[in-house]
This record gives sequence, C-alpha cells and structure tokens, in this order.
Amino acid sequence: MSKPKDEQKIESIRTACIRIVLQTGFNGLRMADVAKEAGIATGTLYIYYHDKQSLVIDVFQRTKQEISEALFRFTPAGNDFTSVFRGWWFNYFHFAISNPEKILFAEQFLYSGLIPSAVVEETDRLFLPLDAFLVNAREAGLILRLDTEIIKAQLTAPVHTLLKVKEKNPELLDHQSVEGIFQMAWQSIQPQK
Amino acid sequence: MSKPKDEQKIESIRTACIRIVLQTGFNGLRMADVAKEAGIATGTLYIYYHDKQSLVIDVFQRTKQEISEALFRFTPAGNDFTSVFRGWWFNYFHFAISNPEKILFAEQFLYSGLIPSAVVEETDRLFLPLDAFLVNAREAGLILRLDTEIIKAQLTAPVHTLLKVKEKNPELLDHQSVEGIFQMAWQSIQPQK
Amino acid sequence: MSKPKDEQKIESIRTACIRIVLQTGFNGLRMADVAKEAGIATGTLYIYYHDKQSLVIDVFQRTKQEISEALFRFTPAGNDFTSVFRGWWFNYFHFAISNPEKILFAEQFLYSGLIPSAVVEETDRLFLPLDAFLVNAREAGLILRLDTEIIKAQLTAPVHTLLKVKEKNPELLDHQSVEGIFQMAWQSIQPQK
Amino acid sequence: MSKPKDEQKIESIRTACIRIVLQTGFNGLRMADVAKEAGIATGTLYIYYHDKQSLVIDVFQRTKQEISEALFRFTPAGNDFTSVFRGWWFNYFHFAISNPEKILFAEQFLYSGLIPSAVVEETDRLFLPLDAFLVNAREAGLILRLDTEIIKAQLTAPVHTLLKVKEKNPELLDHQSVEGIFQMAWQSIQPQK
DNA sequence: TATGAATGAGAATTCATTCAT
DNA sequence: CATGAATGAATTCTCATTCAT
Repeated sequence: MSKPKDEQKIESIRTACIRIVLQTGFNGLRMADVAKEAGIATGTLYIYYHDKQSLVIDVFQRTKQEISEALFRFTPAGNDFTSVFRGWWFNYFHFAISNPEKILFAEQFLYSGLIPSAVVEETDRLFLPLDAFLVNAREAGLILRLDTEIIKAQLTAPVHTLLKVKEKNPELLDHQSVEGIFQMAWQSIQPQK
Repeated sequence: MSKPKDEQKIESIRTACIRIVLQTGFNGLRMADVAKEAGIATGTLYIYYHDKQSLVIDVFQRTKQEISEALFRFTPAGNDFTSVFRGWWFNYFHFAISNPEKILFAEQFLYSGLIPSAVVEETDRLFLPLDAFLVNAREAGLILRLDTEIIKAQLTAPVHTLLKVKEKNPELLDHQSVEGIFQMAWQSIQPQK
Repeated sequence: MSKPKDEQKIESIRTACIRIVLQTGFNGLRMADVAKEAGIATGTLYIYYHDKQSLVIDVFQRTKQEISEALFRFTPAGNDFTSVFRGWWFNYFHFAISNPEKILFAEQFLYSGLIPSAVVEETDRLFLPLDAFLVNAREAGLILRLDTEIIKAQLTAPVHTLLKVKEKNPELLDHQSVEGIFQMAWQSIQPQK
Repeated sequence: MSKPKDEQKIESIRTACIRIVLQTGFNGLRMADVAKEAGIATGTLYIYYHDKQSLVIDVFQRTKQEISEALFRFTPAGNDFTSVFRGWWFNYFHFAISNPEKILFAEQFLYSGLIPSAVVEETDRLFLPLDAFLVNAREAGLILRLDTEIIKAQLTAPVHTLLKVKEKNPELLDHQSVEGIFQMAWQSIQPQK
C-alpha cells in the first residue's frame, strides 16, 4: 500500500502558485518555483497537473469558486433587499480584503491567454444567484433599470481596484472608509425618484 | 504636419504591441510577433527599444499619457462641479469605448512584474488635476468625504470592467445604458444629506 | 507442471514489453507502461529487473532463444539435406508468422544501442547448428559456395521483411504464396550447374 | 539583407542525424547532439525543424528519396529484363554498401513510432517503377508468379541484413561474394520450368 | 515482496537578444 | 539603419529510478 495522491499537496501547490504570481507578477510564474514553494520536486507537479496551463486553470476555477462561496456564505435573516445586499456586499468585501491575492489572481489571469473562454463562462455561472437577486430587485423597482452585467461591474470593480490601491497605502481602508465605500455602492444603484 | 519617419515606426510598434496583447493575452507577447505585426524585422525592434521591458514600459507610459489627455481634453465652459464632472466622465468613457485595448493594456500590465513602481507613480502624476478637482469638491461638501484614491477607484473601475463585459456582449452599451452608467457614477459619490 | 509464481510474472513482463514495442515503436517503451500492461506496479518491475536495459536484454535473449528453439524443434526423419532444409525453413516461417512481434522485437532492438555486442554474439551462438548444417551442405556441393553469414541473411531476411508487409496487407500470405516463398529460398542457394 | 536559410545547413543537420543514429542507436538521438554534430546551436535546429519528429520524418523521406534515385539512376541500354534487373540490383547494392547508414536509418526508423503511416505510404510510391517492372516480368512469365511485395522483400531484405553483418566482418563482401549474392537474388525469382 | 507517489537529472523546446550581412 | 538567421540561457516537461509505506 503506497501513499495516496494528496489533496493537501494539491492545496499547497495552489497556494504556492497564487503567492508567486502575487510576488513576481504573472510573468514570473515558473513551474520550478511553484514546486519549490510548495515543497515538492518539479516532477511531482506534473503528477498533479498535466502542464502549466492546467495548473493555472485549476487555480483560477478554484479561486472563483472560493470567491463565490464567500459572497453567498452568510445571508442575513431578514430577506429584505437592503439586508441581503448589505450582507452580501460585506461578505465579498471582507473576503477581498482578507484574500487580495485570490481576487487579483482571478482578475489578472482572466486575460493571460491561458484561460479558455469556456472555462470563464463556466465559472461565471457560479454567480447566477447574484444575477437572480439583482433581476428581482430591478423588477421590483428597487434599483436602477440596467443590465445585470452593468450593475455587477458597478458593484465589484471598485473593490478590486481598491485592493491594488491598498498595497501602496495600507492604512487606507479603516472602518469609516469601508462604510463609505459601501455607501457608494449602495447609492450608485438607487433608482431615480 | 506629419510625424517623422521614425516616430511613425515607433507608433506602429506600439500599436502592434497593444494589439497582440489584446488578441493573445500578455502571455503571448513575443518580440518576434510584435516585429512581424509592425511590419519590421526582429532586429529592427532593438534599434528602437533596448529590450522587451523598455518596450512594455514605453507603451504603458504612452497609453497612460493618452488616457490622461483624453480625460482632460474637453472641459465644459461653465466651471461648476457638475458640468466639469459630467464633461470629464464622458471624455473618459468615450475614450475607453473607442480604445478599449489601451485601457486594458494599461490595467493588465500594471501587474505583469515588468513595470517598476517608480514608473507607475510617475504616470499616476498625470492625473493630479483630477485629484485636485476631487479634493476641492470634497472640501466644498459636494461629494462624500473619502480619500481621493477611493473615489477614483469608484469612478474608473466600473468603466474598465464594462470594457471586458462588452467583448462578450457588444450591444450592451447603448445610449440609454451609458446615461445609466453615468448616473451610477454620479450618484455614488453624492454626500449624504 | 505450472511455472512458479514469479516466473509467470516475469513472463507477463516480457510479453508486455514486446507488445508495447509492437504497438508504439521502440520510442514508446516506457517502464511505467510496461508495468501497467503487465498488471503490476512500476516499483515491482525493479524487483525483477535492475534497470530498463536489463529488461530489454533479457527479452532480447529470451526471444532469440525461442526463435532458435522453434527453428530446430522439428527435424524430419530422413536426414537428407532437402528434407531438413524444408523442415527447418517451415519451422522458422511458421514461428515467424505466429509470433511476428517477437521476430520484429529482436530485429529492431539489435540497433537500439541497448544490446551490448557481447550479448548479440552470445545469442548468435544459439544458431550454430544451422551454421554447421550449411557448412556441411556447402562442402558437399549442395549449395552455393558462400560465407554462412551471407547464406543465413539470404534465407532469413525476406521472412522478416514479409512480416512487416503482412501488417499492411494481412491476406498476402496464403498457402500458395508460402510455397512460393519457400521456393525462392530454396532456389536462391542452389549451386550452379 | 540577411543570411538566407541555408540548404547546406539542412543537409549537415540530416547528415548529423544519421551519423548519430548509426553511432549510438536510435535511443541516443538527442537534439542537442544533432546540433553539436552539425556545428550549430540547439535553437538553430528549431528554425529548420519544428520538433524532433519533423526532423526524423524529413531525414526518413530524404533518405528514401535518395535510395530510390540510386536504384533507378543507371538503367542499362538494352531494355531486356535480365540487363535491367542486373543493372538496378547493382545500383541498389552499391548504394547500400557505400551508404549503409542511410539504408539502416530508413529501416530502423520505420518502426520507431515516429514515422506516421501516411509518410511511409508516400515514400513507398517512390518505388512504383520497380513494381511496374516486376509486374511486367511476371506477366511475361520471366519470374515467379508471386505478389510484388513478396518479390521485393526477397530481393531487398538480404542486402539490408548483409549491411549489419558487414559491420562485424568487414571483409565479408569481396568481389566474388557480391557476384554470389547477386546470383542468389537472380536465382530466387526464376520461374519453375 | 508489492505499491505507486515522489524524485531530479536530463531532454525537448522557447524566445529574448545578438550579429553577420 | 534594416534584416532575419543564429544563439544559448532559461524554461517546460519526461521518465528511469528510488523509497516510504
């Protein structure tokens, strides 16, 4: 009886991959470095992933999965729009602040040329509950009458950009600022009276 | 008044560089391909750029320059906040829609590991008039009391993301939607009563 | 009287080795594949063979042994040259047709760089009875006065080549053809009147 | 104006490839060694050949081409079967003796798994004149009534095998022996009276 | 013995950069 | 200046062999 393929090892590979991209930029992602960072031999990497692209795709998918789970993890008891919106927004924001490397990894590799569009479409489906939520709100006249994609862009993009800004200026996001950022998200989609 | 021959050639190199990144992702940016796309020999590229990084940095800087020029190009006659805000926002939006590849190039290569932070800081200075404008508005109580970086992120990020969305769904941004997107930007930064 | 367990396992390794070479060419002979085809683990292979070369050499020797045994297995009662020649030729031919992979394996790996010449010389000795037989016939004026090696090449080479041809055109070797092929072998070595 | 891709360089690559296979067996064919032997850098090899397989295929095809040209190069004046047969056979034999590495390369790589069967079929067509020649002779009752493939195997295979034998025993093929070998080829295909 | 995941030396391939023309 | 073939260091990937279980 021999050692089984190790899920924990895969996880350390994923972590190593993300960490290296964060440190060196996507241009610096070398299989040998990933292996070293994960504490395994180069060849071992190829037991778990057929090639570099498979690795990147898997990390991309997993990360999207995590993001989506984080977004929906906690839904407030009251099912009114305001509560759920606030709950989900903070879910997302806190995940982003706590795991900036994951958010940035997913954003960056979207345009690496390594992620086939089929994979992108597949991972997009993870966020369908959010689409449904926004469509309902729109029909109910609770938010502006705009395409869901536009609304989603409006709500998520500033968060991603702030992660980048935060690197330069880490004290930027104090408690008061975060409330302000939420306030902007909330105000932005209000319907006109 | 036409550009000198060399400047034309450099321009075609820049264009080729951007086009290739747009088509193949940053992973597919090969010096040989840039040369071919620009209609010159590989060696010729090295007459104009010392190495790959110089090329990318130059294109990055130039692009940022263009974006900044576009943003400030047209300033409405009336100097009131609302008019200028609206004017600049549409300047920016129209440039982005007309030159998505430039916006995306600048965004993506920010994290390539090829752009030194000194260069990033330098190009950021191109947008100082915007910072001043926002600081003034904030002091005058016209917008939310938040750090300028946060406000800028709020205003620009959704536009960038919409460019990506537009690739998949080109009809998305009709006239009415654009007004809606502006509306969101405007609403988002309003101070609380 | 069945083989001991280990010998059975070794035999399945040999078979696997030959089968893989036949299917994928010598370029495709991987230790891991041999193990899988033999139904054992990669590591187990190394209990029976010290390294890849040992395996190939063993299979080579065994195969040569089998070929030689097949050649001499049945010797006609009458000891006249014609009968023995015919008998041995058909022994050889039938073995070749029934076990093309073994003949081809032995031929191909002769030039792999994996079989030391000492091994080749050793296996050549398995065919000494044939040499003696041909020398006798030559001295008796029953066949052409040529070096034994030349005669052997003349007699065996066409058979090997026909195995390759047969792959493309399996119906080629009907009963009548086989008689014709024997006829050619026989005619070719007749002394001149 | 720059250096043009060099046909002479390609030829030196082909020669290097064949020489290395002859010296080290097909198992020892390394791209780096081919480059070194050809007097160029490894990368240069990839300007001329996309990958290792392309190289092997090209050398295979070229070699088959050469063999076929050698076979038909000199056709005796008298068009009678005997003269042409003798002429072509010696054409072939002399080429084989002078270029054993080419004959052996072509034979060995046939079963490397690197030559697609389409390529094999294509190169086989180079020998169609020989097929036609043999079919004519057969219809005219000049040779045994056997499939052309069988006759060709009978005629060529012993020559190939003798090349291998000659390596061990270089003096084997003196003038008299060669006449004897031809004699065997000739006798072998004679029709029965 | 048996297992098959792990290893890492080594082979194939890429591509930024150079240089002879 | 312009060319594009040539270079070779750097990188990806393979696979014979080892070893912990």
